[in-house]
Amino acid sequence: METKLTVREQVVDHAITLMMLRGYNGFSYRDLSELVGVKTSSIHYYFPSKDDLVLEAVNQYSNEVMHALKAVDPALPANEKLAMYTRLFGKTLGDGNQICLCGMLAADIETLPEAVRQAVQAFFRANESWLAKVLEQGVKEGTLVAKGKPESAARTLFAALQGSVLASRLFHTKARLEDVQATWKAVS
Amino acid sequence: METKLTVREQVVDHAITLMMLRGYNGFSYRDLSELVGVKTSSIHYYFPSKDDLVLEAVNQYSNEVMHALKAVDPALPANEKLAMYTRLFGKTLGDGNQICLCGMLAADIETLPEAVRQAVQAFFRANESWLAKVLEQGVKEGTLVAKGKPESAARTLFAALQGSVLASRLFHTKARLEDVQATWKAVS
DNA sequence: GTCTATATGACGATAGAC
DNA sequence: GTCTATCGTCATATAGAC
Repeated sequence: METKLTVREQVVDHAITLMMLRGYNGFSYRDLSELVGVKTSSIHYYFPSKDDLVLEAVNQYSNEVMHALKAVDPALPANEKLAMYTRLFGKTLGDGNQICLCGMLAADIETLPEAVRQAVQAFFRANESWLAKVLEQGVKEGTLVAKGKPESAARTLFAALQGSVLASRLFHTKARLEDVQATWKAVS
Repeated sequence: METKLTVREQVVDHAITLMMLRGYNGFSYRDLSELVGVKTSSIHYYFPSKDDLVLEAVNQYSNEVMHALKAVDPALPANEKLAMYTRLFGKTLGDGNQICLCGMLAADIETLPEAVRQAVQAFFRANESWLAKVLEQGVKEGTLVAKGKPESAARTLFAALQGSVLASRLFHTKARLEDVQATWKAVS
């Protein structure tokens, strides 16, 4: 029961994919035009400027990730939650050489408008907050280890995951993501 | 006793600065032309293609960082070595909003030639190897904590530092770099 | 080595017909 | 909504005079 995607939806989807691969300054309306099968002027009808497009892209991406996080069973032990999160994080690495959209936009942030910075910051905070709760649970259970405040440890963990997808793609291996996961896992 | 820089040296220096700020696809020969005060055709005389320029930029940047690492006193305790490294890592954050050149190029890697990937990989490996030795020393001394193999922990630490400069710039604060440092520091 | 001049194409964006 | 046509600008890059 696949629903046909509108042109607008296709544009946003491909924009997300392309930016996760090449960054904001590495794709063009022409790229989207060829992928979707409409002229660039039609894309400008939906998104007058590239800034409008990237803002909608990051909002949709954020919603998708938040939805995936809410779908994680709260009854799971924390180490399994972290394993799921790590898999989610590296999901697009193997097939498309893509990294997290908001990690990529954080690299391009100095060439982007303030509204995008706000949206990317919100994504970071939401993920760090989710990870902080997982770490807190894990410490109580004894399935994870985290020094200091969970919020501080979660920021470090999130940064390590962002850095690791970058390195994973650079070296063509997913092993580096698992290194990170192991660092916060309690020794059994 | 300041030596006058040649045009070639100025071009490479400014290319490094600009890429650390906006990435490979976010600066142009025109930008360099205005900064150095020569025409773009003169820059093409030294670097026929942009790929030639970025390759020399990453090599020079790597040499500078390697030189700074060799200048670290081997007699220092490991936690102080890590503190120095963290400072070195975030040095360009405050004034210029710049992140590590090789972290930035890792984000842009899918738009860059293979030779650049090799050079960036070499930079990653060299830094991870240096950090692995520091962690090893720190564990022996009891000044740092690291689970598992030092090489694996060093990869995680390096990724966390790369991710943290990204986040530090995004949020306009250096606190996130210190979060990372604290994570590997032994509780006193 | 540095310049003027130019080739060639990509880019984001808009006007207006249908 | 989608198109054709186009504008103005910027990009990388080269040829050839000085």
